[in-house]
Amino acid sequence: MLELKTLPEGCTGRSRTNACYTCGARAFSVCASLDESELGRLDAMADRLTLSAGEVLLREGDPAAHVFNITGGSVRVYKLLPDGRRQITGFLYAGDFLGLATGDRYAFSAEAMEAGSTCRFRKADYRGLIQETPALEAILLDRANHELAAAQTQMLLLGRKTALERVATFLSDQPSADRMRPTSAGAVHLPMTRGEMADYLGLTIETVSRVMTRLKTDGVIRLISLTDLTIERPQRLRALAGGET
Amino acid sequence: MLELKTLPEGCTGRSRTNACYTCGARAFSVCASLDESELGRLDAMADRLTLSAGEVLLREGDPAAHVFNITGGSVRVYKLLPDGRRQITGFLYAGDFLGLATGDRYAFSAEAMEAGSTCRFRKADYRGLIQETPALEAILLDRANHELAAAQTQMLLLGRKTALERVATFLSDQPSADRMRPTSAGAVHLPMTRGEMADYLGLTIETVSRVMTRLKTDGVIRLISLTDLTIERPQRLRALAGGET
DNA sequence: CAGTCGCCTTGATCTGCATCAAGGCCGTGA
DNA sequence: TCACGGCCTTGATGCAGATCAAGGCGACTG
Repeated sequence: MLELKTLPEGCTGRSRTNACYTCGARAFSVCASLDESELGRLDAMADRLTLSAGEVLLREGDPAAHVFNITGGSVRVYKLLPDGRRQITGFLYAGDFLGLATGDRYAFSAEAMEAGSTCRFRKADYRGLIQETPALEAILLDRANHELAAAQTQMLLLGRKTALERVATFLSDQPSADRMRPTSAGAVHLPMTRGEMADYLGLTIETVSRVMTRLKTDGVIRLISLTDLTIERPQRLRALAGGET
Repeated sequence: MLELKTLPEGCTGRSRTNACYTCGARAFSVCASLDESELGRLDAMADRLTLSAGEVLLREGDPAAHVFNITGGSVRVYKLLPDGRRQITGFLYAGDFLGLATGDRYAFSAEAMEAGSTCRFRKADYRGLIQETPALEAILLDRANHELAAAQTQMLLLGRKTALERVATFLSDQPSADRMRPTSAGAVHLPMTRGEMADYLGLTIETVSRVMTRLKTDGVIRLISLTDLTIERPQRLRALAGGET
């Protein structure tokens, strides 16, 4: 049954590669909760897109026709004011889900920050799958609730924290790259620019830069490059972040 | 079949009044999506609590044992920093649902702002009902997604709007009391104090007060009392709110 | 009905961060 | 290799909103 090589090539209709089965993001994504047949159905309705840096996935105000599963790279989600002020509401990575939190029209925009990939689904198709797949619905509810908790934490940051606390919180929250790598303890990668950090933290580029410099001067972090650093004093950083009660 | 008065009184076990059927909040709440038997089951597992002003429903960090349906009055939901800084993440009213957005422990606190009432459910019971009631799960997912969209809008406000824009946005977003009441056009009721407005908008009491005064001076609003006002120039207020793109 | 308390308003001053401005670093392409 | 452009850092200055301070206004209470 593994003689896939012998399957007829060039069949008519949409060519499908069962990409879900080899998808690197599957384990972290909502797809992990699907059984064989559900995954097959999902596979059949997915449009696999590659993303280049800066590419738009969806724009606030557009008809909400699709939902997305990020399978690679990173994505910024944001809202704009008419004069151009921008609030980034989140950064998404492989495994993250995007687009269901809306009515007829998207309530936010989303763009790739770097080269990556995504699975796109027609919203109607996806809704159909959800309705017939309680496991999927349950996991989406769970994710939505987690996102909600994260949003509340971010509101606390935006409404009540100082610039230093905001940046320290942000750095503390970054997933450290030191998974089973004692040699690179505290290593953190920042795929976003200072401007994106600023728009996520409700600050300006200059303030973010100044705070980073201060953290560096104080020996709390060490900058390897603009996008990579190590956290030298994690406990001090946590303290500066002004944890919650 | 309407001879309810003849049913035997004083039956043993937990006395149930089928309160769900007469619940004023039912139409606006998740309960509206339940059929007869599901509603009966919900009714059987509800603890009906009355709330006095300031009473605590749940506290951040406590084991997340219950979920709540607000059936009357109003509730503030907030997070605290160790030094007492407070960010109110939302105000809840009759029909609103509370408590599922958490893991083992509540990620926020909730207190009644005025006298009211709530239906409390053991979380385990509620999860059971959800699992067997796709319609309930669907509506909870829908609500979570709407809350998420609202949270993103609030992040934009907290991260990027000026004090004037914040207050104008807040006033514009209040449900006006003028439902089919041409005489009271633009009437708005604010059940919260200035301090609660401030903690919701990421400002201080003084700034909220000054902005309100300015809006009054400019003829945009008219203050009836501390808790009631009319919006004299709704369009101007919307403009000051700095709508989204 | 005087006293007190909680909440709100208003004024004066302060300050954290934004804004304005200048220059450095680095990758890209001619 | 040099010029350009994007991004970042650093310094000088300005200002929106916080903080500090002083009453005012109702709503309870004795």
